[in-house]
Amino acid sequence: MKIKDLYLQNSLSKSKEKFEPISEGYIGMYVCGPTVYSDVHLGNVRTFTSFDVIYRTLLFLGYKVRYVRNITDVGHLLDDGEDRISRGARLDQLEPMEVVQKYTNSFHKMMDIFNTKKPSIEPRATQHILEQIEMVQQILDNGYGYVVDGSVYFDTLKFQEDKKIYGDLSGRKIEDLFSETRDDLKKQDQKRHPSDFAIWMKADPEHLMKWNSPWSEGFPGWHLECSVMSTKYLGETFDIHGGGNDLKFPHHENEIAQNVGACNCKPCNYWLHTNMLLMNGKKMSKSDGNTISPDELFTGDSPHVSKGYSPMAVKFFMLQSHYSSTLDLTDDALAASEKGYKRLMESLKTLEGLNHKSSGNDLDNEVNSSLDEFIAHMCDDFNTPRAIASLFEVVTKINSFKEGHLDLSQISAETFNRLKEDYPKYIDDVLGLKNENDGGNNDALNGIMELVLDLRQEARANKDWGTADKIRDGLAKSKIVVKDGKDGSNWQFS
RNA sequence: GGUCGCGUGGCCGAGCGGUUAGGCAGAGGUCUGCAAAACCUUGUACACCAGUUCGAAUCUGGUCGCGACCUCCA
Repeated sequence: MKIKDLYLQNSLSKSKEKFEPISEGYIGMYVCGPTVYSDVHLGNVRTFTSFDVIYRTLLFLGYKVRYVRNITDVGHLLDDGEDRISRGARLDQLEPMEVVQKYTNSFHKMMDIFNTKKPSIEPRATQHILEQIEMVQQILDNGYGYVVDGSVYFDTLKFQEDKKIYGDLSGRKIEDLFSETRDDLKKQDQKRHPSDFAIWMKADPEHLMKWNSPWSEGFPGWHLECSVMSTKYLGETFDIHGGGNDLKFPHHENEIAQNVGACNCKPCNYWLHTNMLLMNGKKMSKSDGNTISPDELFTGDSPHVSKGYSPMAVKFFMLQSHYSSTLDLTDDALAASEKGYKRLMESLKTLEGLNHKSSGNDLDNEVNSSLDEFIAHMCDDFNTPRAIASLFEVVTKINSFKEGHLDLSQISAETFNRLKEDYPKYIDDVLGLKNENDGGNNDALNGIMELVLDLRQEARANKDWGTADKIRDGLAKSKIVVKDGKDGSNWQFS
């Protein structure tokens, strides 16, 4: 299809801009992935789900997209200076790489559960140590780094003096960045300025993960991997860089400094930041315990929810807010979204059963404009809540056709075919929502249900209400809801 | 403390200068053996106070409240 105009809210310029790819028809997108030292939590899921919908939208629009999302498996330090992965390894008595593998696997599994597409490339920091060493050298060669006792620091003052861009993304002024914390374990005292940051760190003897470098046996700074891997796989300047907005500072700010410091060019044209998932009005965060794991949410095994919510219901809940807004997770909101999600999915099944009759076109405009608006809203900075609102206009139409409140002869064959073809695509391909309440893939169950509903229909025809209700109530106990319509009955899981 | 953002009807959540967001819940109705589902109708909403404007939830200033970042976090 023809690529439509796309507008993005660029965090760097803080304004909505028309998207212009570097190469016509192609997009390079880099998203900061997880640090795999424990199970993913819902906040991660929201971010990666948001970027999944962005990725899907770009693909739908016809772009060839190279989507790179890294796995951070080294260099991400805790307050006390211990590497997150090493800490995980020590606690679980595993090799660091076992920790990495274990949580990478569970991360992938969760991403599958949320029906997200896999990135084109998923590079790991430890697989790019050589490239990181090279970039440290480039930064040194360009005069933006200095070595202290085997560690290499980025010289933010010098960088700012030359380039005058440090702080542009995060809105920070370098002179305000005086860190009052002691932080001696992070070797603050070696820095010339508090805003300087390590790009290579000399490892303590007991450190588990370390590599040889021209400066010391050590490991790369956390921010470096993204600069290096985005450059390697997408080029020195690519189209879109994304991540959670808690990464804006210092991570993304430093990434920009490193890229510019190394190659004198900006890493990307558009920065996209997703907002935080809240619970009880506070940021959901692993480190302060205000959190619910995806599994707890699915099973309902948490004081924060009254019952379990399915992955797709949770995903739908997330998509009902804009990626750049905070989203407050509450039991009531989840319950409301769950119903809306089911109604949307049911419309898909209903549409399948619809057959076009003779042609009129009274309703063509309404149907087509709802479908058009879906895409228009997605192209307006991926406005999923508005796009979904357009979808619900279509839901009402579909249900009305089925119930006979509207007549299918009021739309042309052309519009009807578009509806049949595009509407499911918008839900499946673009939003990545799948129907998990559908017994449709289970032939045996479908056969049984057909028989059961048939028997009930006979009972009803004989006005044998006792039998009819017995069947209905019995099925209800198995979480199957029977719905009587004009043209017979159908069913769905409750 | 510094920087940024937010405050929308019962709940969630879009919109951001004039026109119905949407979902859920509630009320009334249609349909139905009953129920459910579905459809139709239905909501004094935009923290507060000033100001700009023919017109403000939407712009400006102030007040109050909340949150995020500044330190590991998507």
